[in-house]
Amino acid sequence: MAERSAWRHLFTLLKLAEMGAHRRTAKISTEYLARKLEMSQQTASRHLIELENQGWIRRAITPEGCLIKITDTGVRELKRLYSNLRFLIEAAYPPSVTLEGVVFTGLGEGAYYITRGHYRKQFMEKLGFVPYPGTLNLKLTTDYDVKSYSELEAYPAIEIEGFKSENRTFGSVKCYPVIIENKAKGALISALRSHYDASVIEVIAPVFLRKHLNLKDGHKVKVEVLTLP
Amino acid sequence: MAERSAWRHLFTLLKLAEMGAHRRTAKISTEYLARKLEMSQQTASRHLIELENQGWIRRAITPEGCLIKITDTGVRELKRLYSNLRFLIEAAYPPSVTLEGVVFTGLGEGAYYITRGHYRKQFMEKLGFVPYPGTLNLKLTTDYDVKSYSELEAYPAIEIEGFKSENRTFGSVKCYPVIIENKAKGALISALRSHYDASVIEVIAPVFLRKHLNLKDGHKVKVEVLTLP
DNA sequence: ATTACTACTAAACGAGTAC
DNA sequence: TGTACTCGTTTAGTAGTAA
Repeated sequence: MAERSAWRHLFTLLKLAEMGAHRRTAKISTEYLARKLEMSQQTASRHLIELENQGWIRRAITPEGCLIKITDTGVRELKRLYSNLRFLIEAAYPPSVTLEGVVFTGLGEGAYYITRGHYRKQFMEKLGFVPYPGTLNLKLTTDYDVKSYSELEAYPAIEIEGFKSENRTFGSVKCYPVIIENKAKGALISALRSHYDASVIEVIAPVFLRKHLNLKDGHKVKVEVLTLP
Repeated sequence: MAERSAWRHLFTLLKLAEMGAHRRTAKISTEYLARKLEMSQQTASRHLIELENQGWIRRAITPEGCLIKITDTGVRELKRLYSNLRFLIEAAYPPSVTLEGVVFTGLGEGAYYITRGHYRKQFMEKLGFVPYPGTLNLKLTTDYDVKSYSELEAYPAIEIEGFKSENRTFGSVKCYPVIIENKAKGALISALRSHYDASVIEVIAPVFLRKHLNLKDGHKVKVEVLTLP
């Protein structure tokens, strides 16, 4: 989609396809096309010229109209639009949800939990990294973010199984892969403890995020949560 | 799709949907939208206003950006586009093929064939009408039309079964529903005899087409052949 | 009948800027 | 930071018409 007018042309292309020009050479006069697109004959003519220059159609002009065939490139454009739409309409979940929160210092409990052996092993297996021994705490700033976060609950997550030690029980944990500040990969861990505050999220990563991204308390951080296919 | 700019807005709507605004309220600033659409912040702002007036989105403006939700009407627009595209891309056959030919007077054999009882009965059952006892002969005018006609062979058709009388065998016939001159319904009958000329088609209808459409030898006639789903 | 050029009009866009 | 106004510029669209 190089030029701005490309979008307009895509619709003209769509109409041509509706006339069958994507599978066989179709005889379509500029006047006929113009009526179908509710535009003038001159504009239709110009669009065809531009579509041809763009390489989306091939054309032969006869005294009875144009013989038009959409090229493979043109068909590819239509298919791209189609798969975009299919993804949107058929998909049960959005591809990602972006949350924004403010960095704060917690009680350091997160570090204790995520360094337990059974958790660590599963992080490696299921997330592909061993987390830095500490979590980045973020306080969600707006109701919008809190609401987005709560909607995440309904989406499929990576399950980290719980286990029992001599003294106590460690519950199961839900993880979502995330991208922090468009730079670092990591994961959001949910329900580590029983939701003591629905407006707080904890993020783990293979690196020390505070240092890696130069974060200090009070900084705003964007976290893009990737939902699973 | 009332106004001309509706196409452009549909594209903007698609981008909003890609940001998840079709399933939940999404926080999207005009500046962010502008970057994604490769347009200016001002234009993005204007588009959102127009989209709202069009009833395709609902919007709440906050100091941190707009909270945008695509309305049911907006989603319907996207779905309409989607099903148009799906039909084009997934469908094995085009919805219709238009043929153009010149009226001529044949030998009157067609009338004999289509009035045979076994044929007549099946026409009624499978086409929904008893044909006027005569066929309209059309000589296809261009190579393009002949080629289009030959491609029809590959498409699914209504099969009229053959039969045997005391004297001879009547072969099976393929029919395609057609619309003649955008006015009258009928059917194209193919292979009634063994293709003595691939540039001639025969059309039947419940009415006497020559009279009904005031056709005379030499007149050009457009026939829209409907392919089956 | 066609297509498509030129000259003009209407609409969309974006810079600057107010809020 | 945000949104969105005005206004000059650019682009898309049309009428008339030649080929």
